[in-house]
Amino acid sequence: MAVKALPMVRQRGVCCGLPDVDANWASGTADLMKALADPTRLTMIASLWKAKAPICICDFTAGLALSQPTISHHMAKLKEIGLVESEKRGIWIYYRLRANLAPTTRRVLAQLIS
Amino acid sequence: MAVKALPMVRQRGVCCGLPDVDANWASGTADLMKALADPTRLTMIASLWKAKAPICICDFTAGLALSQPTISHHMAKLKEIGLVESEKRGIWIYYRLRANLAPTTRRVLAQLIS
DNA sequence: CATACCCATCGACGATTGTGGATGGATTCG
DNA sequence: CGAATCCATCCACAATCGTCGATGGGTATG
Repeated sequence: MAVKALPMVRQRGVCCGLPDVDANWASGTADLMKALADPTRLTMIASLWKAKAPICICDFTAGLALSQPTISHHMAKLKEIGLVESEKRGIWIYYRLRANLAPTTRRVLAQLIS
Repeated sequence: MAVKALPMVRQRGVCCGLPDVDANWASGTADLMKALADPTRLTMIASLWKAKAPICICDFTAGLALSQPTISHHMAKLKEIGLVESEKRGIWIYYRLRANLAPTTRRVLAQLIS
């Protein structure tokens, strides 16, 4: 992790180039970060990760101090991004982490949660 | 990664408990995710990561299609979270990834960027 | 059928965010 | 000193976000 030295001399008004960073990567990764940029959604993801079992909305509504529409709204966002998937079972709708998450996404979650 | 089965029977009006998720962890991690939840800031972080060298604001202003106040504003946010640090060198202010990032943060960035 | 429960959606509200113009301090060059 | 460059800060504005009450569809129970 050696860091290069600062340039010794530099001309005013002349700027250097930046390393290539793919715009699509930035956009897509930002979308993933946005999905995780909320304590409630992070708690949901961590719960699903740790439980290793599907959890229904009513359990989140009971466990988190938020209204049912808010819980539903957050979960919809996680589903829209593709982090979770749902299965209806009678009256209840169970959510779980998506089975085939992108490997990068899975590793990021592993780093964040454990 | 075996997933537990769904509960066979379930009483209406009775909800189950959730795995323990630390509220401080959720809050802090959400702050980190918020800092990364923007394509411009992600591009900055990736540039600093790949360059392995300090980069000054003027280079970002020249490379990214945004105004100088906006660039400065994004960088201030990254600095406030503790992802980057700065060093003044004459007229220029160089930014680099913070030397002692939290190991978890460093691993998350490694997963995201490479 | 009537009731109770689970859940998604809609509409509205205040709060936060991304963006850029204007300004001013700091520093260097001529 | 005067001009030019680099940068942070302030202010304003549109857009997005988190939250909740109200509503309605779907499903099981009595």
